[in-house]
Amino acid sequence: MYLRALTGLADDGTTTCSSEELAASAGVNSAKLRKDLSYLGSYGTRGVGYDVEYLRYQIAREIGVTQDWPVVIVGIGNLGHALANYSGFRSRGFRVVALLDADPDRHDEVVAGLDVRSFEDLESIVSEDAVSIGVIATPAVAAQSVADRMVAAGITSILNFAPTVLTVPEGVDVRKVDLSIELQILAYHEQRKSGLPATEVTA
Amino acid sequence: MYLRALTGLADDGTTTCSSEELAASAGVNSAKLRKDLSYLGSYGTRGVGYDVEYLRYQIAREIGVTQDWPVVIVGIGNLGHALANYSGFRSRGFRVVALLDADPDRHDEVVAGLDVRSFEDLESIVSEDAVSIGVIATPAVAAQSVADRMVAAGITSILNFAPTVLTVPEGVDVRKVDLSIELQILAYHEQRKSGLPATEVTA
DNA sequence: GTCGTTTTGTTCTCCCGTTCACAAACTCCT
DNA sequence: AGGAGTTTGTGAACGGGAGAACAAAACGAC
Repeated sequence: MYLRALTGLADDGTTTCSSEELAASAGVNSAKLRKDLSYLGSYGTRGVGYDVEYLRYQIAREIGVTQDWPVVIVGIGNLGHALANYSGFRSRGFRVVALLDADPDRHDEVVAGLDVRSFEDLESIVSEDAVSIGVIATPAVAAQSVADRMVAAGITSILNFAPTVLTVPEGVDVRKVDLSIELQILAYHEQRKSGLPATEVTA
Repeated sequence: MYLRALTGLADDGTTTCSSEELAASAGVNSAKLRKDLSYLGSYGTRGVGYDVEYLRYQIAREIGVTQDWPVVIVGIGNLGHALANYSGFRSRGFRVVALLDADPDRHDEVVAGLDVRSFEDLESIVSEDAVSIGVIATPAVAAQSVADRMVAAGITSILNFAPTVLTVPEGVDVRKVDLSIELQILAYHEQRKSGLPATEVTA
C-alpha cells in the first residue's frame, strides 16, 4: 500500500513527503505508518520527512518487487482471462509465463499474447522458468487437485480465487481472494443501515 | 465463510455437523467458530451439533443473503467482464442490473446478457432499480470521480477494485480488493524463503 | 431415573496490532 | 551560534480478537 502511495506521489512530481501526507495517501494512521517503516530501518529525516524515491526503492527492495517474478495462471475462464490481461501484475514485477487449462477446447485460444496450454505442461513450465508462484482461477471443485499438482511441481506460493479452503504442506503459502464474500460483507452492512432497528444488536 | 462451508456440507448430503467439522471446512479454530455463531444466537444443540440447513438459513438471513441485491458494475474492461460473468455473485443473491462504461466504443457490446450502457445512465438506473451497491472496476484515475457520482446517485456501498484509496462521506461503506497486493505479499514471503539469510530479520 | 458421554456456549487469559504521546534530531531563521 | 518550529522514531497504554478451558445441556444406555 505504501509502495503504491509513494508511486502515486512520485508521479505527481513530489520529491519529499511527511508521514502525515503518506499516511493520508495510503489511508492509514500516521503513527502506524511510521512504525511500519521503522521495521525496515530509518529511512526518514526528522524535521523533514521521507525522500519519496529513496523510500520507494527501499520498500520495493524489501518486499522483493525489484526482481522479476514468473507466474503461472491455471484456469482460463472469465476470471483467468481478466487476470492474464491485468496490467497491474506486469507493472509490479510479475510476469505471466503461462496460461493453463484442463479443457482441451481452450487450448486454441490466445489470451494476452500467450496461448493457452494443457495443464499437463505444468511441471515442465515450472522447472524451466523457475516459477514459484501459481494462481488458481478454476472452479472450486478443481482447486485442491490443482494446488496439489502445483505443490508437487515445486510451486511454493499460491494465490487462490476459487471459493475453497486449500490444504497444503508446511512451507507453502496460500492467499485467498473471494470476490463474493466482499459483496456479502457490504450487503450485511447495507441491511443494517436500511434495517430493522428492532433486530439491531450492538455490533 | 461459514455459509459457504455449510452449503458445501449440505451438497454432500450432511444434515448435522459439529463445530469441529464445520470449523475444519471453513479453515478456522472451533472455539472461534462457536463464539462467532453465538453472536447470532444459540442455534446448536449441545451434545449433538448444528443442523446444517437450519444454521445455513439463520446465517443467510443474518447477513442479508436471503434477499436479492441489485448491483451496478462500472468499468467494463477485462476485470469488469469477468465480474459481470462471475457466477458466484448470482448464486449468492447478487443480481447485476447494469454495466456502465464511460467509453462510447464499448456501448455496443453485450456482456453476460446485458448491454453496456453509458455512465450517464447511472442515476436513473440507481433510482429505478433501487440499487444500493456499486462495483468500481475502472482504472485508478477514474475511480474517485465514479465513486462521487455513485454516492450522489444514492449508492451507499462500494466495492472498489481500482488501486486507489477512495474518500467517501460518512455512512457510505467501501471495501477494497487489490489483486496485485496479494501477489506482492506472496512474493515477499517467497523472497524470505529462498532468501538471503544475512538480511533476515525476526519477522 | 440416573449416569456417562458428547458437544455447545461462555468466561478468562493471552497476545498482537494500533494509537497516543513524547523525546531525539534535523532545518531554518535571526 | 542559538533558539524556534517540524517531523521522525519509539516506548507505553489501549483495545480487541483468538485460543484454552470449563460449566451447562442434551442424548443414549442401562
